[in-house]
Amino acid sequence: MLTERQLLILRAIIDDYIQTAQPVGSRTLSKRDDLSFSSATIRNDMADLEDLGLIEKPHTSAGRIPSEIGYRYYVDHLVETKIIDERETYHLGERLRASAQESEVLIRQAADLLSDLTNYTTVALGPNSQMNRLARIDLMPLDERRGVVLIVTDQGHVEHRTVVFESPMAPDLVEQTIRFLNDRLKGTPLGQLKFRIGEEVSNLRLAHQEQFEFMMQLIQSTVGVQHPASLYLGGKKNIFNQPEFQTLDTLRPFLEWIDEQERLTDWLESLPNREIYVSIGSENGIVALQNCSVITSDYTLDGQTFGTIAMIGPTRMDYRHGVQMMGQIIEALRRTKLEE
Amino acid sequence: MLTERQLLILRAIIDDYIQTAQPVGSRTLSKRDDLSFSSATIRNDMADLEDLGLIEKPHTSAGRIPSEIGYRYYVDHLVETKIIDERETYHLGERLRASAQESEVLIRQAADLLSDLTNYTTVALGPNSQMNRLARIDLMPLDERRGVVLIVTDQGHVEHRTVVFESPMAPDLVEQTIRFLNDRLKGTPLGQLKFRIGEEVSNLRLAHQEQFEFMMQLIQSTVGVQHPASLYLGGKKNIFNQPEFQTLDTLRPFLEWIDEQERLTDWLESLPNREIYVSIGSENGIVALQNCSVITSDYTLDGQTFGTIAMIGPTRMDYRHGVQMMGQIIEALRRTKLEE
DNA sequence: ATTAGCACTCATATTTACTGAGTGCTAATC
DNA sequence: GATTAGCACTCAGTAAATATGAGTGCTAAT
Repeated sequence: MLTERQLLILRAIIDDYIQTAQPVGSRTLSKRDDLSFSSATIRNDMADLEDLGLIEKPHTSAGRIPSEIGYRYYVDHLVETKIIDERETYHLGERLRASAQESEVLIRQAADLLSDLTNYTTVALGPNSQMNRLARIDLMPLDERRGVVLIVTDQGHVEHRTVVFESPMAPDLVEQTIRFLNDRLKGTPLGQLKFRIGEEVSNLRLAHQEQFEFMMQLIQSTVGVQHPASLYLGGKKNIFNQPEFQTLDTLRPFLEWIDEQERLTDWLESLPNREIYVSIGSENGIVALQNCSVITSDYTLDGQTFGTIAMIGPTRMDYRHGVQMMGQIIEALRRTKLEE
Repeated sequence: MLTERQLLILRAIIDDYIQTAQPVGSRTLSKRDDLSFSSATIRNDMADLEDLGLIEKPHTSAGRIPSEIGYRYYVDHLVETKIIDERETYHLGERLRASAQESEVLIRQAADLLSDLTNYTTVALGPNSQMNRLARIDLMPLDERRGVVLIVTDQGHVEHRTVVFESPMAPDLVEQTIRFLNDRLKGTPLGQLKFRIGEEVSNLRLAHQEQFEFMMQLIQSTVGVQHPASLYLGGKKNIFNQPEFQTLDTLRPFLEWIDEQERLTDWLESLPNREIYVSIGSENGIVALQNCSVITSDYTLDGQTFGTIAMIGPTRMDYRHGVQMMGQIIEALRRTKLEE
């Protein structure tokens, strides 16, 4: 169990290190106003903290830096979560609202905003359209053999794909098909669309059966394409200002990792479903993020569950401020109404 | 005027430097099979080439490196452009065709392919939709006050935007409006759409005039949004393997520049309209590309003018190979038919 | 015109010594 | 018993001192 003073010292070391990125020595600490002990006393406590694995030294004659365990302790015990500053939240809400009623634009803005506030990199995952329900499907002919399949969901999300038919489309057949699809499939979650179309088709015989089936098959293959959820990156540049990323060895893996959209999406989707979750250094299990910490949170927009937002900084990140800003942003998003 | 031998030496220096990224000395050159002169002779010629500004030395006791003027000379006189290897082009065409009939996917693939072939970074600008002509416009209601404006062009390109009305939409008014818009505007280039709608509206009075005008205004503001042409980046990672980008000072400006989508688009659009164009170092007038050269080309797809593709490498890039691959790719694209 | 020879230059690597911020331990002090 | 002063020790980082060697330009011989 930590004594009051040890706690004070641990906190001071981490706060100091977060600011300076330099190992913190006992003499530096003893000069602080809130630590009126001699450097020797502090050294003794530091030795204890090191025995507990909370801090460590890069080499014999250096000061101490927090270990991952130390950060963990700091985050769990010394950072107060979820203090919503009403005025601030309102202010952020205003900045978001100013932008758009289009949810995708809004998410992008939120990601940018969060990275501006913290100077870390942010990643936001938009809603997974697989959960959206079909509002309408349509096939717009471009010329006699090409057309665009349009799928609009209840959330205003649009997917489209160009299709090419073997032979010229018969206008009445197209109309018939589309009406049929709309009648039967309205309200179907996009994820089930492909399956449902197959189901419906087998239930039915029509006049131009052969052409009809071909068309259905085409549409079916089209809607089956898994469109990845939209992904937004904010403040990628910020990484360049972090002292721990001033060498290629550290910078390169990070940049390569963050540019890999697909992997990034998978990662965000695999995160535990919580309000605000902090994952420190090796905890997040990604080699490229060994020296990073991540603050993630699911967010809701206009009341509905929506997606995930993550903030990525060095392990030496300002957890207090980061957690607070993340809280404000998701609160601001929750309160944002999509319609004016 | 350069002597035969000087030409040989210049070529050798550049070829060598392109490979090794190290200054080339006279002794190294004299050991080459194609240069059977003593190092002293070569030194004399090198001095002449330096007087002409074609090569330079980083410092007194180093070998020579090509100057920008040297590269320019090399590109203009020593690189044979446009040698299409039929088999190779066919092969590339196959690799592209395998991917899709969707033009946007195809362009992305072409960018990736080109960067794979050369190990440089590529940027491809898709067609500017402003030139596309309206095939159909539609408004799909989501609920009584929200709807999605859909714009489909003759090229199968789709734009959409969610709009929110002040009051519930009257179905017949919507239908009337949309029919009106389609009748009058089919075939209008997207870029002129906003203006044309305003024009049409002022020509017309309708029953529910007030609501109608409001709706039109909304649609007008929607179609007026300048959607940037689609931009694809290939092989961004490749830069990490270039020896001249192993320090943050050189790497950072490049990465920051290449991540700025909007600026990148403007730049590509501003490039001179040619088949294959090489721009060396400071020639391209962009600070972040001081140490880079760019091979650009407009490309056509399925016969139609389409967009621009660019390949970015260090000034010390393999111009011969780069130009050749660029030629192959745009040729392969030209021959690609969009429909199966 | 070409080449051998040589003095000279200068980036780079290696060695060496020095500095100073930090530690751990011990003995004195509160 | 807890705190602190004192001191020997460690070690990264810097700076100066010293090779090393790849390259040059010039001159005189071929």
